[in-house]
Amino acid sequence: MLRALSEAGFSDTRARRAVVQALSESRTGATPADLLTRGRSLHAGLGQVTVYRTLEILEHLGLVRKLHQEDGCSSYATSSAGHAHHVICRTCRAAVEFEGCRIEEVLHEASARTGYKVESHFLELFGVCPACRRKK
Amino acid sequence: MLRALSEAGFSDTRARRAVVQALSESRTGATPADLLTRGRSLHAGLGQVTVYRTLEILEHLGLVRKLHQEDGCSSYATSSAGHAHHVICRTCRAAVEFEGCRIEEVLHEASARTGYKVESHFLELFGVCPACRRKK
DNA sequence: GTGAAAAATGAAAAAACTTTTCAATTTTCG
DNA sequence: CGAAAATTGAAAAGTTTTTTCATTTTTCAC
Ligand SMILES: [Mn+2]
Ligand SMILES: [Mn+2]
Ligand SMILES: [Zn+2]
Ligand SMILES: [Zn+2]
Repeated sequence: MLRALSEAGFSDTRARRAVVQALSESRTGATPADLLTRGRSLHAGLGQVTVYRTLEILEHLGLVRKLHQEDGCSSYATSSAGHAHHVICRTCRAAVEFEGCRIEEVLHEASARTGYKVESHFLELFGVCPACRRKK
Repeated sequence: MLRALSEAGFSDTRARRAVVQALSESRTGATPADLLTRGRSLHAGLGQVTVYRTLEILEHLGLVRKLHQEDGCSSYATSSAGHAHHVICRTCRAAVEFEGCRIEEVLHEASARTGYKVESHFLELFGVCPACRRKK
């Protein structure tokens, strides 16, 4: 993630490293407020604004994706792959990516039914992760 | 929508009728602020709080669904069907519902790849609506 | 390495959005 | 028609995000 940032021409700064690392360590996705807290343990002077700015950059680079959950749409999870989606555990919130989305038929059907030319989609799955299932 | 509201035991009030009608008239989904403006043309005294409260009720009843778009997650569109998703035009923002989502294979594959037990999903498609395509 | 230019930072203020409170009004129903 | 219950909306409070701008940090050419 740091590498991609500098390859995209952004400076390598302490603040950004803190945000990036805080993000990487989160299994569940993290809000800007979460990232400020976690990030400050790595760089005490970190400011909330920089968290927002770093997220914006990472999102544009496709390194991070916003999660849209029942209780809010302000958390972000890392996104290594190109086209992929997240599956989110309803119990522990663990968010993992999965690739290989074979959703073409659904898109075609939607297109046929509505007349829209479908160009992109947003898909998020919710369920229970393996660890949480074991605990039951 | 009004019928469903009263069947669910809610009073039939001028404020709610204004919000409901404003919502029904919106092709693109509407934010609470939009609904206040539009709603006030039907009931001048309408308050913003009532818009929020009405949306909350309608959402719980499944009559309205939140849209999650690039520029924000605060607009709502009516939702007649049970399980359905919206397709949103990137040009004019028209949001239409489509039913008949055959997405089971994708869910199974995601489940196999991640080990999650998938219980629900959120899907939104983006593209160009028929009217906008004609204009090109 | 040095130093100037460019980029980035963060505190504070402003803006935007949402929720809570509560007295007053409206609706329901016997 | 009342009385009780539900609803309303202004205002205040709370929350989140964006803007500003003086200062600091990073980069890069020498
Ligand atoms: Mn959202
Ligand atoms: Mn579906
Ligand atoms: Zn879990
Ligand atoms: Zn359109």
